[in-house]
Amino acid sequence: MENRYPELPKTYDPSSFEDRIYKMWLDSGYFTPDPDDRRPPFCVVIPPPNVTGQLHMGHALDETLQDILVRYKRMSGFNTLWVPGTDHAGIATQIKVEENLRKTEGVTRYDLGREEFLRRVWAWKEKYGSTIITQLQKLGSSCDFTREAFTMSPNLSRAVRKVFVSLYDKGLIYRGLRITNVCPHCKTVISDAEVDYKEIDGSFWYVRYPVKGEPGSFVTIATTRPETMLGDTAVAVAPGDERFARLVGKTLILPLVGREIPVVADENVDPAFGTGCVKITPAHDPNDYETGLRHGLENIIVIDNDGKITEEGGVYAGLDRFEARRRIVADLEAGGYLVKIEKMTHSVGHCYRCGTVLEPVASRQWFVKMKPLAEPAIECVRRGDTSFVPERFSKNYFNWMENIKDWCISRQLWWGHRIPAFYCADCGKITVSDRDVDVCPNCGSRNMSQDEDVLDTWFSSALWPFTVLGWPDQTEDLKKYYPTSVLVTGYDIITFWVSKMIFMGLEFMGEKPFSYTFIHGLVRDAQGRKMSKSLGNGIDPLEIIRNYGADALRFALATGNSPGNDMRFSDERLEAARNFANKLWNASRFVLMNLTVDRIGLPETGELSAADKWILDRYNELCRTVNQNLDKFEVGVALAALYDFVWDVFCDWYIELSKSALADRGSAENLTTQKVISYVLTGILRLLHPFMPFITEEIYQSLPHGGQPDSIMISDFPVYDPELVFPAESESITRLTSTIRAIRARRTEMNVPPSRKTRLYIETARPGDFGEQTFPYFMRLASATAVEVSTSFDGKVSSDNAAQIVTDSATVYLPLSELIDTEKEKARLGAELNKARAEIARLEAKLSNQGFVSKAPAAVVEAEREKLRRQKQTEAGIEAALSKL
RNA sequence: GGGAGCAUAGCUCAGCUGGGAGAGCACUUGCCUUACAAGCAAGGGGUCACAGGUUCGAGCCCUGUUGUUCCCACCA
Repeated sequence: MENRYPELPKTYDPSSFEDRIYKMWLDSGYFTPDPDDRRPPFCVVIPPPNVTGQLHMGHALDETLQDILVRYKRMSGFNTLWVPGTDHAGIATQIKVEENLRKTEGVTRYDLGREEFLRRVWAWKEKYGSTIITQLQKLGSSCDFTREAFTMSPNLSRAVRKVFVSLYDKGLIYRGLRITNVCPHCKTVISDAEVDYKEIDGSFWYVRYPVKGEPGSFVTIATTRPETMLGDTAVAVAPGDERFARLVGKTLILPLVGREIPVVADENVDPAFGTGCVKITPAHDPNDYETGLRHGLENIIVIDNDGKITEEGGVYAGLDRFEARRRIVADLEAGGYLVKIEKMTHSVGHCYRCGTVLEPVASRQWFVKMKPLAEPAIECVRRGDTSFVPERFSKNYFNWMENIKDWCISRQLWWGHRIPAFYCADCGKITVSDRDVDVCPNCGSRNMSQDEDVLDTWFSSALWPFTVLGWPDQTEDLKKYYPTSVLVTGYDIITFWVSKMIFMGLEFMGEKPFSYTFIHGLVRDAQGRKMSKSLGNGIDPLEIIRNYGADALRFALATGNSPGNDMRFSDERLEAARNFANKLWNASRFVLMNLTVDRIGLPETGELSAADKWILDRYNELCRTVNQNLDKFEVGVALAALYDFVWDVFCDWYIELSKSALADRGSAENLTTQKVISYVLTGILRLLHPFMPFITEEIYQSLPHGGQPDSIMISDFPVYDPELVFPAESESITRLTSTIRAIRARRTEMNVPPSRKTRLYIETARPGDFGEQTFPYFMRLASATAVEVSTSFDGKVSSDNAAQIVTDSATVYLPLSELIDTEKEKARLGAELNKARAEIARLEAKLSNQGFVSKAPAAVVEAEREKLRRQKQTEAGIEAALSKL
């Protein structure tokens, strides 16, 4: 019979089929589930990338892990939904558009005005918002794009307003005057979570403040930010500090400014730190703000949101804060106020987006009161209702949530959800409403204006798991898919996002947003550095896909990487991944070249050879391992098991063992082998499909799959089958392969080239393991011309012209008379004997240890006994071989 | 100051609930054995950071030490 299947192209070329396969999937509609489908739900919502962002390695890892889980569950019979979408990314997007406007039109957002500027941002979003989505598709992500969400879509905006109003009505959102961190570059306040503290070099300036009415008398303060002295309204000392007790209550003259400020005693001062005297700037330091409240001090704001000195700063008004610092230090020195300058390092808050040094400023902002929301969220994780994988990240979460401070949610931006608070210019009443308010409900005035600020981007993404499913409407999706199954994200985002989704989900859905949070690490460069734009060491996933294929990229990201740990990404990893894909490709080519059957299915058990049973047994074990590990989110372990099986078991052994039967066209063995090899290959493809979707689909399409789904992505994921357990044949083949290995090793040791073939004489107590059907294996894999098997070759094979190879199941004679050096042979066998005896001694010692025999599990003891039996057989074999020399 | 991770072959890292250490790359040697040289075969290379402890048995559990990375808090 002729082979009826077209050969695959000789070389694995992912670029030739990946786009075609992806289009086929999209057209099929298999990414889009039906909520009415009664099978159990499995739902994942994507951590939304920035709408105008570019796919980077972090995304690639995140999406790969999600897609592996999603494809696995889809094949395992779940009603599976993966919701994609994007985040409006307030600051990032606004800055990007502003920069573009400055470059192309030379205008600022203020020149355009709020309405026009927002029109431009929307236009920008329309233009670039789809690139990240197409990039996701290049990776093979099996998201349901018909459900694509956006944090500023009408529905999500409606949800945001509803949530804001609800929290406000419950007293969980309030407006208040607080010190918050302002980013002078982004020109907005940011939340404490967005402050990135970095150790930087700085100075301590020691400055004298003269005591009023006491010429020559002064206190010395130390400061790291001398420009803030413009806003000083007191100097504080520790309450019981005798050095300064007489000064408390006196008045100082603030240098350069001339303002009279009091000396106060405050418990917040550490008398041992600095000079023991602290300048108090309530408007620009959180501690000073508290001190100011205790002593009724005035807040004088001297630095604005641009980082410039305000009118309050007198002659310094309008200067940049750092320029003002230089001028003030110079003026202090000129005026004789500067005592000394000390170099030091201290940690300073930076903007996590742009890296600018932040400025603490007192201002009126909106906050979420966190304590009442955090408590149920902590409890939810504590009782295991939702859990982190790996578990240790819950400590991170608890640490954050238990010490949480109120969340500043207002931002001085235009791009985002505008705060639904309306101010009456006549009576001053604030009205918070999910609908626009034109008439003051308090006084009837029509003189209303909406708060200028927008909400923190994380406010809307905190609602993501239920809003993307349709909330506030009670949609079918929401009923079917909430709570979602697992959230996949990096550890760097637990505090920003995961914690917020948990308390918002509990508050508004009355239930956790997801059962598991699967945490992964960062993708670093080959030197272990973070990938960043400024370092220029970022690797572009799209370029990798072009050069190596999406499957190789996914493999490289998923393998050798354990949950929560960072990974280094390198070309070596990619090449290994690509080589594996190539191996799979060629193994599949081999199977196809030999295939005449028109459907995949196992033959009757009675027709199976020992090798068939062995591979099926091993394959069955593999199915168990892969399922178990995927269920534990051990993606890397599951993939490593697949790699080993495909390469070392299937390709290196089963394909080689099958060659003789496959060469014998028309025989019964041929047909059986075809069925088994194609069955196992198809199983491998399915098991691999979640990891490497493209290549597995492409090969699946070339294999016969009559009666099976037309796409591998909806075929059944293989599971452990209790019928496919063949321990006796497995052990038999293991003895066979180790004998073949021993023969090869011996030949290499004796420098016998593969072209030099010999007869083999196998002396064994287990002739069943070396039956006639195994002879072709030895001829093909151990350079044999012919094989004879006997329980004893006494007198027939002369030991001075044959090398003797002793294993625990056989002694093999290799007639190579001219290569035999009796002395060398004795030495080698002697060394092997010593090794065997040492092992026997070790095992006997262990087995005679009463503690071990009585306390270790029976199976472990029995395994050790079996090892001892095998070693003793080997010892006897070597002794017999030596006696013949 | 509080918390966490990591330390295993030359390099990068696996090692599941404790039962005599593995992979990829690199290295050595030999092979064009018609699926694959992006390959095949055979090898070399490790007091699993250090010191104690628990256990019949420790890379794995406990305590401490050293080095390293990160998170949080504070720093006038």
